[in-house]
Amino acid sequence: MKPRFYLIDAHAFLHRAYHALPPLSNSKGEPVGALYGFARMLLQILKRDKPERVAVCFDAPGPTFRHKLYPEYKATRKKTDEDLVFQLKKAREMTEAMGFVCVEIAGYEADDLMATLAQKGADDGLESVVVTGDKDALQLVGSGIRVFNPSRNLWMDAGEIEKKLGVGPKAVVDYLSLVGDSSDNVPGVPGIGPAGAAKLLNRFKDMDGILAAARGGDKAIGPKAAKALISAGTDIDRAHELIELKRDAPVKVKPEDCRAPAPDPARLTDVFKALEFNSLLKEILPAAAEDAETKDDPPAPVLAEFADLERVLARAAGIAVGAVRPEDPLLALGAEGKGTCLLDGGQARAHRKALVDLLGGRAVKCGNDIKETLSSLESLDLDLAEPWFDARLAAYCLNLPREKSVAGEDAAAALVRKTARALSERADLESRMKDEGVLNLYRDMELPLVRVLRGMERAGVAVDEPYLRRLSKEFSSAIADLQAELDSMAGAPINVNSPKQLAALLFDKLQLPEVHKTSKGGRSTDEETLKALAARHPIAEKILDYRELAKLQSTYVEGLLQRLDPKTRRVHTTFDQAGAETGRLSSLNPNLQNIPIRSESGQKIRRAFVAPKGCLLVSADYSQIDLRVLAHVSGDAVLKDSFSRGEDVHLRTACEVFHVPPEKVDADMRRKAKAVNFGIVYGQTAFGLAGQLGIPQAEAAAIIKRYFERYSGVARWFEKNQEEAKKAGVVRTFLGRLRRIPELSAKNAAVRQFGERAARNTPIQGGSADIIKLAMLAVSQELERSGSKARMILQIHDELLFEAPEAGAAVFAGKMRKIMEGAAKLDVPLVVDVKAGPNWSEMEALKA
DNA sequence: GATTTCACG
DNA sequence: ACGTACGTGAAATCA
Repeated sequence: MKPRFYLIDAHAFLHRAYHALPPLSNSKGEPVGALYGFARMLLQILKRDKPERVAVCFDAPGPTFRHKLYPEYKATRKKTDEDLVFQLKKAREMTEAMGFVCVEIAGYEADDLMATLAQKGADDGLESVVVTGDKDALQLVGSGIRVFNPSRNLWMDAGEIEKKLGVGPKAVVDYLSLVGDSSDNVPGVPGIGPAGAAKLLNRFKDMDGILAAARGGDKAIGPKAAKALISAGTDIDRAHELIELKRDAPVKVKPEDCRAPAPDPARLTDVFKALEFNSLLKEILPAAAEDAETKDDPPAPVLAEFADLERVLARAAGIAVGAVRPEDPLLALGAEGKGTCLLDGGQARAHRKALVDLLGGRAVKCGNDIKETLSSLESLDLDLAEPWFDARLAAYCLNLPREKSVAGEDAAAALVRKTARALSERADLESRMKDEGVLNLYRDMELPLVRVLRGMERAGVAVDEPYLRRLSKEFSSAIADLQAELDSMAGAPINVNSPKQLAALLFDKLQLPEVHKTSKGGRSTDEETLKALAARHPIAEKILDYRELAKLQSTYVEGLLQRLDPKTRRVHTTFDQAGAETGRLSSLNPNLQNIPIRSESGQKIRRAFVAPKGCLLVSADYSQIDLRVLAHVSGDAVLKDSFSRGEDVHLRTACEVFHVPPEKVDADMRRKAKAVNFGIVYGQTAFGLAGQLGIPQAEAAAIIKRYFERYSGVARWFEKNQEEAKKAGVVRTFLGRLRRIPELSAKNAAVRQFGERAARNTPIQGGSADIIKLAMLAVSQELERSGSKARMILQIHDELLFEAPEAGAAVFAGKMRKIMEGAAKLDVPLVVDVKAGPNWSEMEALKA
């Protein structure tokens, strides 16, 4: 194997890190997030790929030969943020301190330096690897030079380039010259896009061939394109020169000098300590970081004996408390500066009296996941009295990324570390919440909800076990029958659960057409594909039948039986209150927020969720909550009018977009209008709506256009929201919940557009999540106040499920409806529908 | 551990 | 020209 020579574009990655990460700063207030991300990326490449040689290339400040050639070069770039400029200036010093060979030459861009070194490396018999996400670099791919795109984890070989651009590496410069590069402000030939450029290059090989053909009036080039090509003349030459990377920059460094980095310990320590990258320093130089201390990186927790800590804890205003593993509990207790002690179940029982006092006392109990702590303490028959501070929940309200668990760390060590940290982080997190305006959200909504959610988890849901076991047999035998039919249709045993085997069967053996690719480029066999193939081969339908039952059987029937609590004979989910980006809850182990409902077999699963003897299940769900939130935040007159009149919103939308009176709206029009109403909330495009409805894109575009004409308040809100979101990098719900969307300033258009859709959707989805959380708090208070025997047992985003004594169920449902409808004051009414029944499938509506 | 598929709002 | 509807969690397969 040839030694590998990695070439890294420093500024490109600093830019990427800057936009991808939240704006981290150290205790001096200096922005350091991009430097941190870049340093991490360098270390990751070293660790994962272990290249034999590495050079890091920098853009020199000031104009390059490209600016001389074309004064408009990169003229459309926005001015770089001050915070990033600060970090770009420090990057070289940091990179050198890490021991990397750095290259920078006035008048040249890093791209040219990489091209030059890559060529030299290849000439010297090395395998050059250009690490970049830039399209320009693809021109370098050839013998001895490869391009690796780390953000997509993709090796850009000739095949990948062909797939992406439609031409091979040799034609990349010509291709880009034709298409242009809007980010560098290099114009292409007007009227020629990616597809056109690829077609021309494949037909005529290179630019000379294309131009000759254009001048010669070749029939393969349309008259318009020919004219554009001829009149572009010198512009094409200039674009070519701008795009072609120099392989002869005056680089003095030789590839053989670029040994893999060897940091100078003293220098690295100085630089990293100044930046306050203590955890990184520790990774590179474990010895050097010994005495380093920062707020983000506290020293390893000190373990103490409970007996030695007891008196300190009893007097402290704030103590650290954490507990995990309810089935075999571990408890951590700590005080600021005095260390943390760890007790197992036996020790906790031995100190029970002291613990009851401590945990029931007035000190602020600081932890990292109070709900989990409550759950584990319950198994010791202990409670944790308010007031609390929950660092995980605080970070969630601030929408800060939290570190993932440390690999290889055991449960006790993790518990001690996280619990101790929660206490030390409290002041900082509280002051940040105040600064960011989310303290009320945290204190008045999320924190009180912790106990409510824990109550629901503990209550669980009753499941009809004998029924589920019968269902399991029924599904098993149906699946076996389907498997036999599939084997015979396929002519050989086939594992339908294997997408690989299935693709081989459908597309190779049966020669059916591929419908679309999977996200990673494979041949998809998903439901959409199979539905499309159903017209051509009967096996597609059978596979769909098999898939439906197999999914229900493995995920639900078997999944639920497996998680039935042997003591309570109920299933107890765990709600994740600090996971979903929009402010929703999620449900896990098992997930009870995705129990089937849509298909007939799905209803059979739902039927297994039952009310215990003497009770009924009561379900209360918000009607059209997302669209009501949209009406509220946008202030759109038509949408508000529609809800105020209590209309059928999909029908109203059909009237508006198809411009007909209600009596003329047929089922198909309403179906389309309904899809539009859903799509609007998600930022759907004409392409997406067309795909959803199976109509031409032009028709979808016309419908969307009409929608925004009729609901002009919605259109205006989308625009205003988007503009403000871009400026701030953040969106909020009307109750102040915050989501950072760094993608909004991404350079990559696809990433940026994803950010734009998230920015549109989050205030709506998150606003609905806020409303139902308020409702849950109000409901819980009312249940306590009235001493009701009913219990709230599940939340499914817009629905609350209760278990209520059969006798008063209808009255109870009416009360819940009222509380939920009054949970928030919107500019439109909130409407709640209630139902009741013996199980979650057979529910009957209760009238108001 | 990543990928694919599919259940829900 | 980008790529093309938001937000979740779980199971099976395969590397």
